[in-house]
Amino acid sequence: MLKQERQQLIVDILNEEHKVIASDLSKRLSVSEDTIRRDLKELDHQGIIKRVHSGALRKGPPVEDFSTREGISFETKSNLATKALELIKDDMVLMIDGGTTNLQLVHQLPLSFKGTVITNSPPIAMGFANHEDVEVIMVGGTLFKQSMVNLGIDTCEALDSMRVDMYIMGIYKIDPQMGISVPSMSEALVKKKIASISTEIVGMVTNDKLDTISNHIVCPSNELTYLITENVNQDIKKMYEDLDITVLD
Amino acid sequence: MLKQERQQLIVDILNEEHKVIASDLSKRLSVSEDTIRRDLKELDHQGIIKRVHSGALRKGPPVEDFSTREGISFETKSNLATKALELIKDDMVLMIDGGTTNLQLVHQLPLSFKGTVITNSPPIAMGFANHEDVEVIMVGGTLFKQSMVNLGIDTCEALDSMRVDMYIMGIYKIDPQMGISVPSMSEALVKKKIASISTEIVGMVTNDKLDTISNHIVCPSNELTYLITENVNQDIKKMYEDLDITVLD
DNA sequence: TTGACTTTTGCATGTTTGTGCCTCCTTGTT
DNA sequence: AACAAGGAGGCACAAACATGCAAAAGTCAA
Repeated sequence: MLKQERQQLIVDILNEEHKVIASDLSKRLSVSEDTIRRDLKELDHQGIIKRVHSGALRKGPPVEDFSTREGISFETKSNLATKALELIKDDMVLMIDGGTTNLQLVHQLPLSFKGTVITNSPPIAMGFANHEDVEVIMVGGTLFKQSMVNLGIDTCEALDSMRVDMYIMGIYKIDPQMGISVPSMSEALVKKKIASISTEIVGMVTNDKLDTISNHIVCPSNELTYLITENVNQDIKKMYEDLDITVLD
Repeated sequence: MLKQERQQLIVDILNEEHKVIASDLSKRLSVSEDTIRRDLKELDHQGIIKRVHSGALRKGPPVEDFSTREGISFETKSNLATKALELIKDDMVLMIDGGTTNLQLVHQLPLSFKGTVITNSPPIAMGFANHEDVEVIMVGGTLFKQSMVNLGIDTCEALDSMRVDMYIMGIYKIDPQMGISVPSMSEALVKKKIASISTEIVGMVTNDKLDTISNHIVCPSNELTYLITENVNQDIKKMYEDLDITVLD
C-alpha cells in the first residue's frame, strides 16, 4: 500500500470515528507503529488532523458530529433548513434521518406543523418533543454512536412496511456521476432502503460536500427530487439541473 | 480513552450539570481520582473551568434553570442510581426504559461498563454516546412524547425476538397488592412484554410512588426481583420483603 | 537491464508522557 | 480541637514517542 493511500485512509477513518489510536491503526493497516506515527505527524503538520498523545483527533470535522462545540456553519445550516421548510406541507409523511443539518431543520419547523415523521435518529425524534400535532415513529436498530442513527437488519426490515412522501436525506458527499455516498456500509444499506420507499427525496448540501465521494455508494444523484444548496456556484448547480434535479438556492 | 477526550467529556458534563465532584468523575470515567484532579487542574489553568475544593464549577455561561422535573430531587435520583449500579455487572444484557431516574443511572454508569443495552427510549440511548463498549439496540415504535419512549404494536413485536438479563423498570406507582401500574394502556402493554422476556426485574422507588395505583396494571409486585428504595420507612419495606422481593436501601 | 540515487519502512536506542499509588499536607466540618 | 475528606508532590512503571541507522523498495537516466 502506498504512503499517500494510507494517509488518505487514516483521514477517512478519522472522519468516521472522530478519534484514532496509533497502535490500533498499526494493526488495521498492517504497518509498524513508527510508520503510523510518522503519518500522523505529517498530517498534523499539514493541519489536516490534530495529533495527541497515543493517537489523533479530527480537527474541524467534515462529517456530521454531535458534540455541541462547533457552531461551524450554524448560519449555513439554518439557511439550508429555511429553504427546505418551503417544501414541507401539512399532512405529509416525512422521513428524516440523522445529521446536524436535519436537526436544525427540525428545530426550525413551526410548532403548528401537523404530520407524521419517521426517523431512525434519536436526536431527531427528541427534536419533536414540543410538536403536539406530529406523530413520531421511531425505527429501531443498532445505534451507531458516531452519527446517532439506528442501523442494521432490524432497521431495514421495519422500513419494509412503510411508505413516505418525502425523505429528508442527510448527505455526506455527492458527486454528479458517482452519486450519493457515505463512509459506512450499514449506513448505505439503510439509506438505500429508505430511498426505495420514498416518493420524493430532498438533499441539502454546501460546497464541501459537492463533487466528492466516500466509500459506499447509496444511490445515483438523479434519484434526488430536490437539491438545496448554499454558496454553490452556478456551473455546479447546472450539472445537477441537467440530471433533472430541482436545485433550490 | 484518550486524555483529550476525557477532558472534553469533563467539560461537557460540566456544561450540563454545572458542577462536578472529583470522586464522582473518577467512577464515571473509570480513572483514578489523581488523574481527574490533574485534568481539573489543567482545565482550570487553561481557564476553561473553575477549580474548587472537591471538584470544579463551570465558568462561562451562567447556570440555567435546572430545576428537577418529576418532583423528585436530583440527589434522590442520584442515590437510587448509585445503589442500582451495584446490581449491574459486565456482559449483562440490560433493558432500560424511560424516566429521569433511569437516565441518571445511565449517566452514572462507568464508561468502562461493557455489555448490551436495549431501550425504547431515545434519551436513554443517547446517554450511551460515550460508552465505547456498550452495544445499544433501540426498539422502535410510536414515540410517546410525555415519557419519551417508543410504544405500540411495533415495539411489542420487536421485543418478541429478544431476551434480557435485567430489566431496569421505570416505575410510576406500585402497591403491594395491586402491583405495578402506569397511566396508559400502551405503556402497560410494552412494560408487560418486556417483563415477560426478562430474567430479573429491578425497580427504583421513593415514598410518593409507593402504595398507590394508576389506571393500568403492568404486573404483580412480586415479579420484581429487586426494589431499590430511598427514604422509605421500615414497615413498608417489610411488606415488599414479604413478597420475596429483595429490598435495597 | 543496470546502477546510482531517493524514499520509505522497520528496528534498536534512549527519552517523555500519562497514570496509579504512596506519603504528607491542607481544607472543611462537626 | 479533632477528624475525615480532598489535594500536592514524589516515585515507579508501562506505554508512547523521537531519533538514528540500515535494509528494502521505488525512481530514473543511460
